[in-house]
Amino acid sequence: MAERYSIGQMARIGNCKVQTIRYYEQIGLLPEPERSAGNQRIYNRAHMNRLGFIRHSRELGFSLDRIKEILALTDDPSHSCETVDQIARRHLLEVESRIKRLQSMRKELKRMIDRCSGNKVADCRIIEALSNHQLCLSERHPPE
Amino acid sequence: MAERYSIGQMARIGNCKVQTIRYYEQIGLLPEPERSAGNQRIYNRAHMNRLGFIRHSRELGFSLDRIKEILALTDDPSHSCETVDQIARRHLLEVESRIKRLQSMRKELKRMIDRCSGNKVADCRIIEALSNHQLCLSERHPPE
DNA sequence: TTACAACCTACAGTCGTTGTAGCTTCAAGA
DNA sequence: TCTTGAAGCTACAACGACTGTAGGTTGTAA
Ligand SMILES: [Zn+2]
Ligand SMILES: [Zn+2]
Ligand SMILES: [Zn+2]
Ligand SMILES: [Zn+2]
Repeated sequence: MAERYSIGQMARIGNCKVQTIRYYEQIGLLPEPERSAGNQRIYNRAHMNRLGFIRHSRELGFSLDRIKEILALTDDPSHSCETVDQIARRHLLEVESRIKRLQSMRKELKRMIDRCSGNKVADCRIIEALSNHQLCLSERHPPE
Repeated sequence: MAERYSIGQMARIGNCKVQTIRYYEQIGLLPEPERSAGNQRIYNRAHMNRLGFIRHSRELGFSLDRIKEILALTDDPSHSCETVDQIARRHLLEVESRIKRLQSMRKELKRMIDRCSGNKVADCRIIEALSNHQLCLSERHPPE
């Protein structure tokens, strides 16, 4: 006898909201499950596993599109995993670039905050620093 | 004679799109400028400076709401800068927490990628790791 | 005058959810 | 069996910070 899960149980185990699961179905990331006589979704273990994969990948920062790609690639287990690995490596590079950007932001923010003496707005070093990038250490702040 | 800037010049200097400036006006972040006889926006130095402040603050990661708050506080130069400093310190904490999250993601991603031997999908360590959080080093991946 | 870049408004789309309104269905206790 | 309340259903709007598009108007320089 197959395991059956309600959408609420799926949400609890997948650590997400019920709406999120319905959204995944809507965009074709989760297949449409069977329905009860009263039109309620009934999931099985395969759905459960797929949701687990999606949620864990999201926690590691992959976009839903990338996840969709990876899931499509896993359809043929005998296929080379080269593309999957490429996606993961590209994602790692993106994560590292975001870290660099945030570290540079942190440096500037710390400097601003340290210089402020907590006096009047007119003398605030934070406001001054926000007004004028010349006062920054970094040459410029790269976009995203 | 006052300096006059077209919206295109503002965008070039502010390093953003023309639409972004119209959007800032729409949400009340930039005041409505004067218009030419043909209804085109005409900015002055004050607008220019305000846009510079906004864009630099955005580059340092502040949300538009926080920027709006800070700009409101600078209206009275004799007022204490305590609130501004608090906003900046809170923002620094957020940046640091995002860095931690990304560093943990980087660690797991590196591990996954290193373990993959580049063979078939069935044996791919990346797919395996994405399927099963048990294989992660971190106990769990905290949300945003 | 003509050509073209730059401007105008209004609105839709992005990403990944989350919230709401107004229903219906399910499960457990009385 | 009836009742209650939690959980489910659809459909749609909102979030943040833009970005893109359509279809028209204005400004400017050759
Ligand atoms: Zn200060
Ligand atoms: Zn700067
Ligand atoms: Zn692999
Ligand atoms: Zn994990």
